Amino acid sequence: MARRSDHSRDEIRQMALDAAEKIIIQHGYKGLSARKIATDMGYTVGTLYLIFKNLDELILHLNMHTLDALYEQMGITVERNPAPEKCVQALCRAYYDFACSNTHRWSLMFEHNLSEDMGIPEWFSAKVAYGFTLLERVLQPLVKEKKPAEVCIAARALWGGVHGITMLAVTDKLDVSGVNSVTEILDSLVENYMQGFVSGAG
Amino acid sequence: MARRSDHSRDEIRQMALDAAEKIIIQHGYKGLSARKIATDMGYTVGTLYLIFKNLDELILHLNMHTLDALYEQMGITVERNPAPEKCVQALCRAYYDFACSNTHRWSLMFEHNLSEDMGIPEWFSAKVAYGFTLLERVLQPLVKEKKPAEVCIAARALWGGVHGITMLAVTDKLDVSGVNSVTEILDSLVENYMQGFVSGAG
DNA sequence: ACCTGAACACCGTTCAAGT
DNA sequence: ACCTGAACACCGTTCAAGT
Repeated sequence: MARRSDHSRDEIRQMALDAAEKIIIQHGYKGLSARKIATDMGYTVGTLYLIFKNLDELILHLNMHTLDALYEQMGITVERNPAPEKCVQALCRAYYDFACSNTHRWSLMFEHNLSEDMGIPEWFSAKVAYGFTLLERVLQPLVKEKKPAEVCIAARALWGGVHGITMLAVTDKLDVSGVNSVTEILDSLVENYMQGFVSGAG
Repeated sequence: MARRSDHSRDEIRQMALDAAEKIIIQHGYKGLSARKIATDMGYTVGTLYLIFKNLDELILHLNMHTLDALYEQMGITVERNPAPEKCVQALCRAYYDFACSNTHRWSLMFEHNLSEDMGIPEWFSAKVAYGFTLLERVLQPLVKEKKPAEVCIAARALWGGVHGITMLAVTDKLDVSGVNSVTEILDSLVENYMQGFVSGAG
């Protein structure tokens, strides 16, 4: 049993996040509980509430960490694909791949609908917005004549689309009973959208 | 307090589903519990487990009812839009509108990730598949030269896309901080995808 | 000051016991 | 046969009390 002053506040905080992440990866959202996190850390439940306002706040931080991991993958994908046309498709596939390889962590970002009273904090929204920015930077060179506002819409349309297909695929609701693989569907969305977008009237 | 034989098994079943739906509409997934459903019906918790295997099964039936309501709206949309081009867009908007007007019921279909041991039952998958069929029937006349397999992929790409944008919008993760309305983003997806799809090589 | 552990108000699910 | 209600094993969250 951990004694007082064994760990600093920051250490406890990190231990909690690490324990929670471990549980999520292994057992998913439903397997997570404050008591399990505490046990895993070697502390009591009460201690968690000295560090975090509630479980929602802890999960929010977990999700931010997941977003960082996702963005890192996306960053690598951008570097590896200097040609913008290929890069858009690669980014979309990277998103799907990330969701498949990190299902529980990725799912947590969407399963966790924070309680109505506590809206999404600004710093989290900012992190989400950064993802769109990443895509916008790849899209803009492809349609130099278009205004940033149009690219902004395109990034959201495309990203939302990829997200939806990924979500349905991961939760087994895409009805891919035939020969179609999810990748085929993803590529169809990206290719056809991009064709329409690039050739479309400004 | 309800006494034995006051209601038939089917009546109790319907009372449970009605009570649950009422709670969901008012308070969402987090506000739902077996005890609340039972209280609302005027029965004891135990009674619920004479009718349903568990809460997951009850929710599955609720979701089927929601799907029916959604398909009814989609059916009306198809009837009102005989021109296929317009119809695709109208259907996608109808999906978004349904999600906005029935947020809690619609959310339940995706918040509720049934426990791993109990996979999605066949009769539910069949209902989901029907939604894709509806869209396929509208898409096919637009690309008469294309094979059904391609239309099948297109339906999933488009529908998944619309679903993703809707989901992100409803849960406030689309970052529509600028002037862009969600409808603009939806239309961008549909228009550009369809342009690419219709003009694309078979 | 730091942490505990018991308490409160909830859960889903089961099942012996009542009518 | 139908339904109850108490029990079991869990929750998130709080806070007086200990060291």
